[in-house]
Amino acid sequence: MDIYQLLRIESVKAFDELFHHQIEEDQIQIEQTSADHEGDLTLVVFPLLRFSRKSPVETANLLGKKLQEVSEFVENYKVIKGFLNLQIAQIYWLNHLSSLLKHDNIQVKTNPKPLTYLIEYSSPNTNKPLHLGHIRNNLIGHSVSEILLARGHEVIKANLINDRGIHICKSMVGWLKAGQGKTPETTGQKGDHFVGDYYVLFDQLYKKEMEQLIKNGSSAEDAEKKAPIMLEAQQILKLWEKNDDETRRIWTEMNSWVYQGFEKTYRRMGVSFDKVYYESDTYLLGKKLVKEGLEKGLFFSREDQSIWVDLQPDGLDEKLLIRPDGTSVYMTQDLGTAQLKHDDFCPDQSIYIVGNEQEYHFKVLRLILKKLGKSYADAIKHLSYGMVDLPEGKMKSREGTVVDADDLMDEMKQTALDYINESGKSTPMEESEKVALCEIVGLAALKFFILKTDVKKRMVFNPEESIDFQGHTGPFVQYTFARINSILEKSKISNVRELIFDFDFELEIIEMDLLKKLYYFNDAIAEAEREMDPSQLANYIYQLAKLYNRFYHDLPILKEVSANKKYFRLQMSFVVSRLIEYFMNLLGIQVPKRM
RNA sequence: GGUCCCGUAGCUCAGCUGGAUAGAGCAACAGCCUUCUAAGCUGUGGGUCGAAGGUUCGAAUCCUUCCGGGAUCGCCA
Repeated sequence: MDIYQLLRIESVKAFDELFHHQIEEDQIQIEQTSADHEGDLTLVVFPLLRFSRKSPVETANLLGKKLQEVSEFVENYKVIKGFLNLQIAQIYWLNHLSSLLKHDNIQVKTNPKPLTYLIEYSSPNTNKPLHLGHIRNNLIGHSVSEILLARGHEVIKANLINDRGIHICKSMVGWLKAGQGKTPETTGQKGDHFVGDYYVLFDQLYKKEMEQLIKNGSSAEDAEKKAPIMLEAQQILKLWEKNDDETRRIWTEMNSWVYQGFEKTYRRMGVSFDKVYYESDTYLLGKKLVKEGLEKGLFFSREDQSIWVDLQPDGLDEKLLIRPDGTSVYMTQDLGTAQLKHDDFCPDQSIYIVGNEQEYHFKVLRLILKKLGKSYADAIKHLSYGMVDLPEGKMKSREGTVVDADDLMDEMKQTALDYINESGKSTPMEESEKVALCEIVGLAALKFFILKTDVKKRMVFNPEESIDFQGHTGPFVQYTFARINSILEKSKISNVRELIFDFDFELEIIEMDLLKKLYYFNDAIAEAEREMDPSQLANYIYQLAKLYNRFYHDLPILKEVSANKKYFRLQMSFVVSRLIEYFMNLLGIQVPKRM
């Protein structure tokens, strides 16, 4: 039982004895005492006044006195206005530290009701390389999966690859026109970048054709539809859906190039999947579902053979499900994928990690599945994260303002290398170790920067100002870990956990602060789970590292003359390093033993 | 126009299931390395929490209106 629960139970009992009124446990409001006041935990008495029928100060004083008498751990109390500040006995926090030391690994309090989660994230298109937006998506997806696993749930990490559709046809047209049989092998280019270049080329040619058409008197709208290169792309899409051999062959080959590129990026980023879905496999099932819906009269068709669903009764609009030429759209294939996910894993919660610009899409997806009578519609949850914007606004591939994922990771590593070279680090290091370290540190800076912000919020990335390596950053937390590791190594004690010593001293304030912070690590994980928000972890572990650094600065550890104090400090250091490693791993960040 | 999201220090963000004098980092300035790793520590300045009402013992937090920014309402995904 945690201290909150314990105090609530004792408070209810004490209140009844004092004021002869039985209150509910959840009416007892307990929070951590703010830093400016004495005490560890604060009981807010305002909500209890109508039952005590006494003034705030009087109520708080009576309750405090009673708690001090009856509670094993309430050592003292102080009343300020309507706030009853309780001082908890040191032994309580120390016991918690001991319990952390008992196990080899960090023991997380698991959720009493474990569920099966299917987490879809990443979901790239196969026509261009990954960019900064995908990085946020991947990091959130990976971390949320780790958090849910830590809390005892079953998790299936799924990737849905948008490998078909008009976008990939555009790259194909670009390559057919200008590729001259080149491949990533012959050019030495990473496969996803190679294909992406032809997508860009397509867009350039398309624009030229439109300009020409407009010059010849077409309206802009007409030009958009009738540019020959666009018609070509549409023709390829149709051929593709008809299983045309040659089209399929080129498509397969170009996609395989992209996958090889993605694989490298994923591996470097440290993300992985248990299951990969391809839209080329799911869109037919989607079409089937649409036809069923049409037969049941849930959907309707137009003269041009297109199929629609009318969502006006639900306050939305009509939505296209099948194009006039019989090809499927985004929604069609998502219907199929949703069905397949359910058939494969029957998850309690099917989470989609997708940007908030697609909120409408998921609203519609759920509605349509409900109309089709699918029970799993309610299990679908869109984890809608905020876009990563540049200072000027949205990233736009056409304006070349997209921040490429591979480039960005390279830059972060280089910045770390520059930093280490300029700072004249005292730690002597082989060149190869230095490079490996900077990879880890650079990625940590990037990942922490992205994950420390609330997932729901839009965030701004300024490419001009490189991401910091000092202060509220990943490297700061890593550095704390490396420092502790260094101390533990120098202590020459093989197992710090097993040290036995007497508690014959008073704790310093900073030691007390650290100890209390350690106590709350489970709250951070539980909150991260509840909100599906890794930033809770990033902020907790930063605060812990910050406290530790002050402790490290202010107090001697190895040089402490009292063996008892020294052992205590070593053990606390050890636990802090364990927590840092654990939390950082939940965030998908590695920690170096020295830096 | 309809729906939804966001406005907290110069910048990037915490705090938001209502609680005490609103916190960090960066940037600026001033200190601390013969002492366990200075990617660290300490200090200074910097705020009408977008605005106005309302609910409440108490509002950055909840409600309403307004202002400002963004997303979406595609036969793109």
